[in-house]
Amino acid sequence: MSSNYDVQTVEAKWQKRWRDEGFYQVDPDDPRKKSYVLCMYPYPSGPAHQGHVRNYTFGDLLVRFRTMHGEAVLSPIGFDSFGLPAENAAIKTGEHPRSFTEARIKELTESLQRLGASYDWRRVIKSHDPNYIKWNQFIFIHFLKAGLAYRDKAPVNWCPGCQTVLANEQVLADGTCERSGDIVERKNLFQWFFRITNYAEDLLNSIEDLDWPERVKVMQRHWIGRSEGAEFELKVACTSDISLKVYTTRPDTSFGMTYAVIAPEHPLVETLTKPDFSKDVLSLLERASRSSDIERQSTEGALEKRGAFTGSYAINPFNGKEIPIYVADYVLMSYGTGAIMAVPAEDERDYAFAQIHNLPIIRTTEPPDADFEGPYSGDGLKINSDWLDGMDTKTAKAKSIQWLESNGIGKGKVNYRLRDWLVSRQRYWGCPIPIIHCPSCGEVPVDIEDLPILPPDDVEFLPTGESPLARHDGFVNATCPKCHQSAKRETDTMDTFVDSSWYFFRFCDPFNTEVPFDIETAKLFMPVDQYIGGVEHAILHLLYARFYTRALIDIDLAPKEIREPFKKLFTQGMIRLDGSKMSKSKGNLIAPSKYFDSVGADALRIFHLFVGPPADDMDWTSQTDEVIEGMARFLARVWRLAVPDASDQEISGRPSYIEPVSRELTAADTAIRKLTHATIEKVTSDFNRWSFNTAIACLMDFTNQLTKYQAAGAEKSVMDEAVNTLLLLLAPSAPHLSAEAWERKNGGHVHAQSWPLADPILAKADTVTLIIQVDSKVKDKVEVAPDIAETEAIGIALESAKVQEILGDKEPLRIIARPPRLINIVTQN
RNA sequence: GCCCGGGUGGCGAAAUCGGCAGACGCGGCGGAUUCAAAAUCCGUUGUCUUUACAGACGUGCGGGUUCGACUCCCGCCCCGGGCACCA
Repeated sequence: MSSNYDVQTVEAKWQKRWRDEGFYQVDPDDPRKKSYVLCMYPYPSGPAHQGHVRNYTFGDLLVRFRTMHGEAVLSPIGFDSFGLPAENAAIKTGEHPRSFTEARIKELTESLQRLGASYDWRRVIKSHDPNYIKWNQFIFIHFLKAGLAYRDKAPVNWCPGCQTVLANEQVLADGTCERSGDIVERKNLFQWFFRITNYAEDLLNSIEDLDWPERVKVMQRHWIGRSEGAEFELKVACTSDISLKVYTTRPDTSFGMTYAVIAPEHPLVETLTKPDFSKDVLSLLERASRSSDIERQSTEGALEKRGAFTGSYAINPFNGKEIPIYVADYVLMSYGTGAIMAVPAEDERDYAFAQIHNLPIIRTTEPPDADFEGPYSGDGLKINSDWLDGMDTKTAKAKSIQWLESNGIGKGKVNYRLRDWLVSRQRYWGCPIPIIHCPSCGEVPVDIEDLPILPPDDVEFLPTGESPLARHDGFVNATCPKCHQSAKRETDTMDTFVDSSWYFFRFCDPFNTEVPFDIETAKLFMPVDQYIGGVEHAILHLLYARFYTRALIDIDLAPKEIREPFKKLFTQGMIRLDGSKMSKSKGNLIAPSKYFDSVGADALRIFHLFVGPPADDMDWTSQTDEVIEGMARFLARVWRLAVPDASDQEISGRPSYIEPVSRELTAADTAIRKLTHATIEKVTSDFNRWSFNTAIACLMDFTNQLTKYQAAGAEKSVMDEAVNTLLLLLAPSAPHLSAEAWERKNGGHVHAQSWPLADPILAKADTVTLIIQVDSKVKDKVEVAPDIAETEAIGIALESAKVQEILGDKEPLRIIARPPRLINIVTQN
């Protein structure tokens, strides 16, 4: 860059000043209008990578932009500092997860500061901080008391070699343990859950009002997966009191039911299996329990449709016919009732199963054409369905539900794909679940006064996969808070998504020692006006945060006005390295620190803003360094305009610097004034619609025009206005250079200035290019007044020499007039 | 398989309401400066035909609507992402 712009010194100077002066600190009593801009807090994996830089550049731009609009912008940062990598590192190297994590936080903090990101650094939250753990556990206990947390049996991945539960990512694709190589089993163990399904309907319905990217909304809707249907009883033949509850979305097809299927984990499997068939059933059960989720749900498995006949029959209540009951792993215990009526003619999966097991197929819906083959799941008129015959699907559905209800067999039922949230993790480096298991009192929450329950430091990290907490006698042995007998402490820790489900509330009131956060203070800042993060959190984090907000309201810990935590969401694109997904080692090659050291933070920020739309993925290629160099060149041009310095201008080849003069405004001067105001308008609206790349392009163009203007001899006041405007408009994007240039030029702090306001009269163009077409092909262009009358525009077009030449004495067939933009003279059809 | 995105110069991209396709930047080419180079600055740069003037073609492919389509409609192809036995 320019000889008298020392990037390193200038950037360090302003970073220190912003921090020391608390420039971006906001307090509850701040008189300015409050707003809240938040980037998803990062997992501290070391120094920032380019993904972080991209994310935090967008966030910082908005914080500074809105601050210049006179708002008190709450802009906090924190660290999602619990999680598996620190624990794995501990197993490998022996370093304690705490010191490991704190070292990574230090590195990441330094990167963020070198980026020039502006935060209220007093408010930093770390998930592993005892203060945060305390309120995490406090909320857990309140959830438990409100019935929102419970303990239940759930199938988990169990490694018989390691004698422990494995996380899904520790199970390899072939269903073996990544550590011991043993075949992972599915075991039912007690786990802690949050009752997110209580809120399924509300979480679903509220999606429509969110100002979020459509695709994220679609993903959440799909994840919640509401379906309407019926639940009813199938009596088991030759028994008096046993019946099977099934769920279907297609009760209208009930007359086509030719068999029933129960999940391998269904409680009635044993009862229904007749001795002659137990061999087949048992081998199926064993296979199902051995196979991992991945295998069981793979596409190849779907073709096989593994299943076994139980020897029992059920009675179809609609026609009284007996149908065989099978056990098959294509039916999941965790959805609906874990049992289905199978209608092979109208369901693909049932059809495939029926084909393999030679079961009858009866159509109950007329397919669109007579020779239709295979299962037809669309709508149509009912056939082979007795009293439903002739009805359309919708009517038949309603009628069959009515029939079930009036005969006391079943009822209409809404089901969700969404399951309760399993929060237990058999891990050390997480927030301990504050529960004591007492032999006489059962599960007892720790007394609030005893919080936080912290994981002990003196533990051993062994590569067994078992949580060190479970092996630590001092931690495990406790006394029951109720009866004071000796008891065992819960050794599961919480899913780290719990930590991130309410941190945005804590940011509002991070020093509170009485409650997780004060409701009134939270009300001042919440909801988050703009939330920014990666799409990878489109479902889980964002859904859990929405659930937590509702749950906290219901237990009177959050303001009831804030139903949705994130008003607006922006999901940025991913960064790819030469087309492939970014890996850690590859990512290091393009480490931000390398660019901070060479071109500086401003150039790297401008690059991320300029390279393309923020929502799009971007490829980091071999050309990228050259583009970044180009950004540094642009900033150098701005610097030379704003801080003209004789010694710097003497570089040969460059046009010599001409001191601006005061004079009556010429046409060229007025044109620059107009350009200045048009630029304010364009950049402001581009920032507001997240079109940062075009805003930067516009500023580059403005800079180029000003450079030419100055070289041609500028007018002083016009040049002054233009350059000051340029620095103000650039201040959110390249904060260091703008601040330094502003200080040298005008004194004071550019980020404390008001955002420039465009004079609408100046910003408006006084001529518009009228496009003159003949048969939709451009033949001529004329500058005209923006308010030109239609007849006048047509007149100009017809008089055009070009048009005359083409038309000759032909009469135009018709003339399309769209003044002041376009006249199209049509001569042929 | 289903549901979303996306496909525009050599490259990243722009075109906000159906009206100049390619703003801005990278790279390339030419020039200035220099003993020379680097750096910097200026000019130029969609493709083809043409000495030129100019003309033709051009937004994944095929159709359609329209005076006019990157933009709207129908049918394909390719790439990326999400979900994936949810009854």
